[in-house]
Amino acid sequence: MKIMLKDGSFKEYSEAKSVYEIALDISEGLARMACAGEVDGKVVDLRTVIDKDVTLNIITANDPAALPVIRHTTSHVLAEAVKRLRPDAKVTIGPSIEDGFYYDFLTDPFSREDLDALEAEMKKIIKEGKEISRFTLPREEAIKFMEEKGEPFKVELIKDLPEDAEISFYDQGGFTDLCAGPHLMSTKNIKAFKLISSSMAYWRGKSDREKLQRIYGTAFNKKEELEAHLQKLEDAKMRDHNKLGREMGLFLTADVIGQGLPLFTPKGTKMIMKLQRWIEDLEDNEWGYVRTRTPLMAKSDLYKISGHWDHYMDGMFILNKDAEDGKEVMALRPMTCPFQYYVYMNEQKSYRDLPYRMSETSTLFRNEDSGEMHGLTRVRQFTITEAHIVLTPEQAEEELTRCVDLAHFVMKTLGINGDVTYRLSKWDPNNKAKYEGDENYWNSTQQYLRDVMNKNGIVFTEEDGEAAFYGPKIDIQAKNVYGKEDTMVTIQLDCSAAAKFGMYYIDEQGNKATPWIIHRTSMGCYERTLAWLIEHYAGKFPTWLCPEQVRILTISEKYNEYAEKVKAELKKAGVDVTVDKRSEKIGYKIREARLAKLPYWVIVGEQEQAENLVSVSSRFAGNEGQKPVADFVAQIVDEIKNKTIREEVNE
RNA sequence: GCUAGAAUAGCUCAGCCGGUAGAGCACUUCACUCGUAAUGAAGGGGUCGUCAGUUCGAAUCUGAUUUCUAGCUCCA
Repeated sequence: MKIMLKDGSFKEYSEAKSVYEIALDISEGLARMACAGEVDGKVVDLRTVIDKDVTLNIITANDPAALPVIRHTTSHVLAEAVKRLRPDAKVTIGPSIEDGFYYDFLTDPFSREDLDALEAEMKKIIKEGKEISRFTLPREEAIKFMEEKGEPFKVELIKDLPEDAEISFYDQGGFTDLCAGPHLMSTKNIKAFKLISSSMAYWRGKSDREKLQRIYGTAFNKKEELEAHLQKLEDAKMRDHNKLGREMGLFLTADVIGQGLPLFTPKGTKMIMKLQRWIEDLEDNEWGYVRTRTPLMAKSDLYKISGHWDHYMDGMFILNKDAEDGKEVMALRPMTCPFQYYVYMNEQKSYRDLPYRMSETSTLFRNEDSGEMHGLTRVRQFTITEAHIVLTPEQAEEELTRCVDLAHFVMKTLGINGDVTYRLSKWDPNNKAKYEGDENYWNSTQQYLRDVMNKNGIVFTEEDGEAAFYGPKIDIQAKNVYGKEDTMVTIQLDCSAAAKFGMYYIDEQGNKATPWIIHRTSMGCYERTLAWLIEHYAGKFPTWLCPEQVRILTISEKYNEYAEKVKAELKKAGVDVTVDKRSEKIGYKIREARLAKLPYWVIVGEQEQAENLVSVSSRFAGNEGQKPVADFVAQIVDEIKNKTIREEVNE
């Protein structure tokens, strides 16, 4: 057989050889560094035997592709350490994940001290340099093997494997685990690892199954890479909107007000209002939307028609639920859809009126479980710019494209379009009760959205069980500083609601026809968007979004009057400006202006006052020198108007 | 909702084998009126998240509760 190597050279062997043996044949050093093989583009275990012509790449420890192998092997070392220190613990699964690995055990909770002890034990196991070997067993023997070891979760895993699956085990000198691999050849090849945290996790992710203890860890090729990664985690914490947003005085929470109910300060409110005014004007003036203003609550009857009463009762705040005096049962709205439908139905529509685009800056209420709330990203009351577009089926493709375009434009303007991924959120065919409509409805609407994204060249993933109960969604997702994903913008196709509510339009033949509806956001949730902006910019917002765009620093109190004059000029031009009149040293005032992450600060003193100048400094360019006041006003107004995103200067 | 951890001054934190609280920064006042990262001095500020219990006595021990954090579950 003939093996083509990465550099284009060939190796020929008469008999079958494992990847490791081939690596050894090339050079001993390579074999020492080898972590896995890549056979015809597929990552495989070093023990994989090759018996035909292939292209082979030996993945060494320096290759990022080796990380999952290293991490997975580290998780096995962790499992052995846990079994040594807690023989009664039951093992489950321990995959490598982005940035690390985890392993779930059925045992008592781990404290930080337990994790430290486990780390020490793992170091011992690594030092022991145990050879890792692989073997397979027939199904029945594999089950018996794990039953004898007293590992019920492994038995369950084997039983759930397809009948024809190869059942492989990896043994590291006494500790044996059911595993598909791939793995390193020896535990001693683990050079740098760290146990990060522990927490509870449900077996197979189901809240009615066993409660397991999960340990998260990470591993790298080199100590330096591990250190760098841990440093990155620390740095990410500095950007955390929940900390930074509070420190910057943008929002707060109060125990007595409740969970998931943030209060915005004047600064935070200013930022949200800038976003809101911008998006409302944009939609109304350039994208053909009309604006509605509808109630924040409604009788339960409305939600019974919409389906929320059946599908979403637990998520709603219900008023007068157990009222005995005959008061109507009401609910705070969890969405705006049916309210806008009634606005649509107020006047009979012709096909000429469609697409009919109704938008509303809409406050919604959702009764999240107590453990779900987080900063500004998961809250119980939030505001979105929500629209419902009523249209004919023929118009849907173009209109969906427009919705994607608008969302894209919004994110580009905010400077965060590079942070997002697109997702087609589908129903769960195994849990049909959660959704309305039959298989045919879901397959056709999902295909419709798929086609629209493909035609527009959008790269997207598909996810089952993420759809709304009435239809599939295009979700635009973003990750927070901890890597957790949230939906920023959603565009949903709904071909069933109109009929439920009796919505229609008069078509070209003069007959009543049932429209389709697009549910979509452009700004998504303001709270979440603000959180995202805080983390993306680490608080250094583009000038147009800053609640304080310019601060005037006076050299001494003698120049307060002139400072007020400059302030008035800026205010008149619509700039958010303040004056620091305190009798502090100028260096101290500058330091504070920097700490506040201000885009601009200007210094006024004797010379400036005499010649009508300001000394301009900015986050972006450092000291910009003296400028006539009028020039500075023009500069900043231009920047705000064009929503310019300037590069930061490195200090 | 689940598991674990946490809550002390505006912020960051110390105190904790039980004897009713401390630091730095911030704030106020006075002096200084200053040119691109911290002027000096003095002062004010906390029923130690809340409610119970144990105790002669609780920030410290116990229980409950609220809020926060991580992860799980959930996210129409």
